[in-house]
Amino acid sequence: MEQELDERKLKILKAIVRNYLETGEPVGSRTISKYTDLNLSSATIRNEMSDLEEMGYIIQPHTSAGRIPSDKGYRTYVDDMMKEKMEEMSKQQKEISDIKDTLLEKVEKVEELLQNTAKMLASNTNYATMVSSPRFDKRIKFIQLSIVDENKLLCVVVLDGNRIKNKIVNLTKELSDEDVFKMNMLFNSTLNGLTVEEINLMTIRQITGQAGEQAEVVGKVLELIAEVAGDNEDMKIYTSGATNILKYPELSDNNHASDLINVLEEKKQLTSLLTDKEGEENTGIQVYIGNETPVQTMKDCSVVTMTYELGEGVQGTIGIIGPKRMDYEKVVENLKTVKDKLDTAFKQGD
Amino acid sequence: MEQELDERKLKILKAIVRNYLETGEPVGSRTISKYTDLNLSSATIRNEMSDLEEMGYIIQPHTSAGRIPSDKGYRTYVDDMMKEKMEEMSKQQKEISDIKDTLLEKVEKVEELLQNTAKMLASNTNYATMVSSPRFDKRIKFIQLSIVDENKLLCVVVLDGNRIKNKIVNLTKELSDEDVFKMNMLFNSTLNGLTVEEINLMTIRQITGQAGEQAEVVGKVLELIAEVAGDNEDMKIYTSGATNILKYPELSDNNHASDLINVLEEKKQLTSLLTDKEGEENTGIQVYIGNETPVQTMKDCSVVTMTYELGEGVQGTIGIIGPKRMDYEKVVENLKTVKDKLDTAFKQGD
DNA sequence: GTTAGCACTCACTTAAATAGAGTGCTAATA
DNA sequence: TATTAGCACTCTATTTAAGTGAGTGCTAAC
Repeated sequence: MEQELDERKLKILKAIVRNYLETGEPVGSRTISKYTDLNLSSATIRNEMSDLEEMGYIIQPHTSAGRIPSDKGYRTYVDDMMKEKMEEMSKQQKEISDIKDTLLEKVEKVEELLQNTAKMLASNTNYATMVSSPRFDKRIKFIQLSIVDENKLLCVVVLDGNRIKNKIVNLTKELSDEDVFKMNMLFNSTLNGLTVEEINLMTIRQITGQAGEQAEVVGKVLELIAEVAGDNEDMKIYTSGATNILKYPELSDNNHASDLINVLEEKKQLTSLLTDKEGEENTGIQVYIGNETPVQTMKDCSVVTMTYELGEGVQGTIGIIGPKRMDYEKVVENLKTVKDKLDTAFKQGD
Repeated sequence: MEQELDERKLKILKAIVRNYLETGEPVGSRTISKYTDLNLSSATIRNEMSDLEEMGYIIQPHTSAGRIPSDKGYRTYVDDMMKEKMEEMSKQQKEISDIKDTLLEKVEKVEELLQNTAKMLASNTNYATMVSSPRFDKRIKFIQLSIVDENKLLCVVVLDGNRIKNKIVNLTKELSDEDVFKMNMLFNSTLNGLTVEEINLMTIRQITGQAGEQAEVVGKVLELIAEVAGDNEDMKIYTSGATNILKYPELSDNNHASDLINVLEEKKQLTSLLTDKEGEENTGIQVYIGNETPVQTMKDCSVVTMTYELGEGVQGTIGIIGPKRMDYEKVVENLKTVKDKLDTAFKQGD
């Protein structure tokens, strides 16, 4: 028996997967015999299925049941499908999916946009979805200090992309208006245009040196900036449709479902899924099947993620979590459309 | 038959409720006969139960099953319990519950604090929990305008409690540094100390008049302020333990559970629960039983909320969502402890 | 007013019977 | 040699029936 899948075996495998995706039930030889255009009897199919099982592509849950795809089986199916999708794409054959157009209604706030995206995607696919806010790089555009109360200093840092961070700092001694003015000049001339990472010891010494008596302020301000740098919570994660998980019996056995929903509610663990994997393929699509996912709780799920981009390399991620028998084709299609919408939405909002 | 509950009936009712809280099963006459210290035979209890049912305090799910409390039954139980609690409280009998002390570990960020609170409360009670961030009133403390780019104006509003709102505004024409300085003076002298609601037409006319050519800027800034005012999203809601709902069979029948978890995931609808009800009782505790809740999805749940306070009337709300047969006593106890912790945490953090 | 006793109801459990889908193997066929 | 028909066998799921037990309502006695 050859190790490689011949064409007929592949065809049968695909038929099995596709059928299982639909029904969620183990699929038997007779079904396949009718399902495909191969015109083979169930007996022949049985022989082939026996081979496929031995090769690890399909699994028999128990004697005298049909077969279901193994992770390996899903994987080949997905890979094969992706190949087709790529070809399709290159033909620019952009089929417009009937995604509802709620997305583009005027949403000023990014948060709301992303939340809506997650929601829409969930209701469209019937899986759980997650969307991460875009990760910007942290280049300082502008710094503004000003006095609020006698010894409270408002300190605002504007980053590229007009994201604003601020904090109120308590001082031990009062600053004159003139002092503040000078400090503003100092910080802006030294730090503007730098990314947070680029501020090194040299820069710090330079500033502290020029600040003279106001070294205290420098310290506090730099602290704020450090805070900005460490602010990974910058990346917010929005989820929706967590309960869709309950719709799939294979995931909804009591504890399993709660665990999954908890992970979605807590969001922290999702970071590993949404974090840059620099998707090997240029589509930016990443498919984790079963154990492939970095989140242990999801070992019986599949996760499909796709990154969306905002011009200058700034990017975020959209993801879908469902049973292994998720409708990969539909999911990828949906993700693509959403990606497009997000891309344009952000371009317009800019 | 008198309409009022005599002492014996009340005692029996309480026994029924308490037993049902524990077991979740309809409770029969024999159980009560042994459970109470009344020394009555099951037959007598049966008679009393029959009365209680007719009076609407308990319900028989089907012939030949025990009784379960009706909403009315729960209500009297809770009211009675609260009365006792109040007396207890007045005796300063502060029993320290064994709530884990995770709460007070150093959390700088309020968000994280609240998130942790929700989580801890959920794991302690086994119900779903929600915590709203405190609602401050919106008194303007300080306004700061400054130029970022040629025609982009950074506009920062500092509110009481040092909360900071900001936005970047696009201008059609350039402003000189001097212009900005003047505008700053103008806004601060006019608006500082006012609450957002107090800015009326008079104030606006006054500013616009003095601004002269810079009327455009005034408009934009006032817009930001209006945004601050309308910013109800200021109130963030944190939930945890949504899946605890699945632990109670009476809530976990398929659609029911999903609907509930969805409401918790979406958070919007929770506002009505967490919004100021000016808790009639001075404890700030509010108990919604079954249909009493404003959220229709929760008609088979009970919701207990409690407001916590930060000195100057600024307050937020903690809430617990569970089955009607929730352990009200434990819940109230937990809420009280958490409230205390939050109160002190905020006081320290100030 | 309270209680003992008894017939009756109804959900739930258990066990057995049945149906049905699917396999593996063998022998026949093209 | 590859394919197919046929059949015995396996295992799950569904149905059916019987049995169990908790609990009630009512009546008559205390």
